[in-house]
Amino acid sequence: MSDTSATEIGLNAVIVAVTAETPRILTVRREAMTPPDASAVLGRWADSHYALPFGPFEPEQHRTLDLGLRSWVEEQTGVTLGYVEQLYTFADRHRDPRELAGGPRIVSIGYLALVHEAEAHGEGAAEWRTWYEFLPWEDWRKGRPPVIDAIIRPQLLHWASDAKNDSARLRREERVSINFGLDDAGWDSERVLERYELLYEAGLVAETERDFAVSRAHSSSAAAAHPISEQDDAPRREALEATGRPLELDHRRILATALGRIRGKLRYRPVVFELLPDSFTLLQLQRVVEALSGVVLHKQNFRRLVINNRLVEPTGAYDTQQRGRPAKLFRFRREVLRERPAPGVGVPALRMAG
Amino acid sequence: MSDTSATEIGLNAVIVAVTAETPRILTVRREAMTPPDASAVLGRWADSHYALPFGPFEPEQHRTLDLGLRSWVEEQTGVTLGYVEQLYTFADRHRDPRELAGGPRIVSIGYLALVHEAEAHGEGAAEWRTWYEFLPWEDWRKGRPPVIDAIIRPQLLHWASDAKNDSARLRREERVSINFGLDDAGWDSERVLERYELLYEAGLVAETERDFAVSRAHSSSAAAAHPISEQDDAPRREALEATGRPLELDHRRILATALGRIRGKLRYRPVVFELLPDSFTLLQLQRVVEALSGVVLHKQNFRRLVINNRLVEPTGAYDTQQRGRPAKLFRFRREVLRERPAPGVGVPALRMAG
DNA sequence: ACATCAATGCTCATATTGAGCATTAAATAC
DNA sequence: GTATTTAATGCTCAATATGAGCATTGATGT
Repeated sequence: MSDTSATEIGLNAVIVAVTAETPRILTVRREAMTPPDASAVLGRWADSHYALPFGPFEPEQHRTLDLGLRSWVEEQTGVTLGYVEQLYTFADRHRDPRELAGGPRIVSIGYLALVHEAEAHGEGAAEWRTWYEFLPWEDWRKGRPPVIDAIIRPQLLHWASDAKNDSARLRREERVSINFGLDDAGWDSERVLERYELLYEAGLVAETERDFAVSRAHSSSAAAAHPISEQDDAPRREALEATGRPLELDHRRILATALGRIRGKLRYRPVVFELLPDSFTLLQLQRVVEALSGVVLHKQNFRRLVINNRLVEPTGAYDTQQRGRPAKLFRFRREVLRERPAPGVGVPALRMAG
Repeated sequence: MSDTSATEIGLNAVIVAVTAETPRILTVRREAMTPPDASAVLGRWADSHYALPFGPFEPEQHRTLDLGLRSWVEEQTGVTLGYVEQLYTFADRHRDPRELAGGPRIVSIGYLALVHEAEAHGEGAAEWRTWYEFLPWEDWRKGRPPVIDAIIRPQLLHWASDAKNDSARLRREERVSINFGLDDAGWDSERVLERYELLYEAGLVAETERDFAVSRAHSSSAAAAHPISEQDDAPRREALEATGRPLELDHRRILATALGRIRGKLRYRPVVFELLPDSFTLLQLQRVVEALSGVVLHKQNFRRLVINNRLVEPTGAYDTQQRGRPAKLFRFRREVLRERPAPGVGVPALRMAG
């Protein structure tokens, strides 16, 4: 192989827990990696410097990427990871402003980790924050999020109409329609990454502004390639406030990848149970699935599904803490893994009629 | 971030085409990376030095990983990639013998690429080879592959019984049962990677022998961690001959990842069409799906599925080349992407009763 | 004309899914 | 204590989707 310039491997973890029907991720606060001249444009988010927990991969010390990740997550946040899954490797140029400033190219590998509700405690600089604070258009549990019709839809259509020619406009319109389900199409809860990337390209999330400002500060050629319309109009500024809290670097993109992945995986692998205590009621189980998938499910049908598929079995005990009739407690039946090819708690595709 | 020792990023591509109902991948021949002392134990495969096309990621020249990949694949093999998808990033210590010999740690990112049948031509050192030559137990189109009952099943059970204590034995038996469907469980066509890794751990593929021999040659501590039983018995040697052709380094693992991924994706995204010409008959379409998923499908039901889901539309023309009644030619209806959340050609879970 | 090979059309039983009604068992309000 | 509220749980019914197979059609080859 030819000699290449220095690259470093960074590991980022999306560490998820669900408490009180709210999916949360572990974040850390970082001293601004965003230069001040870039911060200025961010308005409401100017002083928001949250990031995913991250650390370098140290080849000398760790036999595998997984082990490296577990090791520094435990050191940095005090959380011991159970279920861990690799998400994606990102290496786009300019994902990190320090690279523009002459640093090495950093390749970062994103991971998803699920921890039990009980372990959901912060420590040191780590802080649990609501997942949907970063991706507000993804939570449909209370119906179609208003931000979509009030802000995202009109702004995206405006962006589409702004394309340089007809074919580009059609492509943009198709992407908007596929991902935000604006005509007869349904809402595909798994296309989280595609939606975030669309908003990024259209300049409707704070990261677009920030990265553009960074590029400009270094007067690199990337400034010329700035994809969004130049007009710094009021509606766009309003959009930046409404499309959720940004994260440093490309961490919100990694977060979107993680949400999409976990939603897809729910269907065919019993991963929810990684987030629940050993024994739980069916409603607790349902709430966790709903929290992650972002939609509400029909209670009776949900019970029928998990029981008929023999994903759970009663422990014999009852939960008497809650309001109504005491709920039977269940535990996960690990044996299903052996019995059926692809057990999962199928979240049905949400149709528009709903 | 702390200073870490040198790492290099390598990109590996599983480039797939389907011709004559056979899925094929592009391979290259490499001068032996396996030291001669390791080759000696490989019997039938001693002189087999195939590898996936691979190249370094050059941060100076390429803006993204994708672009880097496309660039050297085109240079090296003359194939221009269309659909490309990142698979997984591997960085286990000792995946590369050159590292043991004092070279840098190499992190490799696996990619899956699908190309049209028509472009399936070799060039230079590149060569198209049948996918199932490397993973023979994965092709169930002619029924349960004999190698499973003749070799894999007994050898895996023997390996399980060899565990150091009862709980380890149970865990091994469970894994065997889940992945090779030995009791009432079905065959989950997507667990390709898990099956390969099981065979690797049990010492039933040539790579286990080779990697062990390599470790031994460097008398590293890894030799002590050799997972398989020491007995170099005739049945094991026979197994090594029967469990398919090895690839250099961990490329067969990457290949297994790719097959599992493509099988999973078939269900919910219309990726098959990337492998077909613009216009095709429904039988051609079915054959490609069968070739990839490794199972045979019910013809009438398959047609009903693709037509009812409006994945295809007739071109108006007919294929008169074949034997029987001329088949209507169809094309992919790109609009489905916009209309329905997760269109795919669902391969039903194969039940054991069959 | 007839046999053969596929393509295509159609039916039927079974399973899965989406929606809702009804009943039961506890806690809380009066 | 009795009524009201909150959930859990049991069941039904219609609409689809899936798995298997029978029947017919339209070419080619003898």
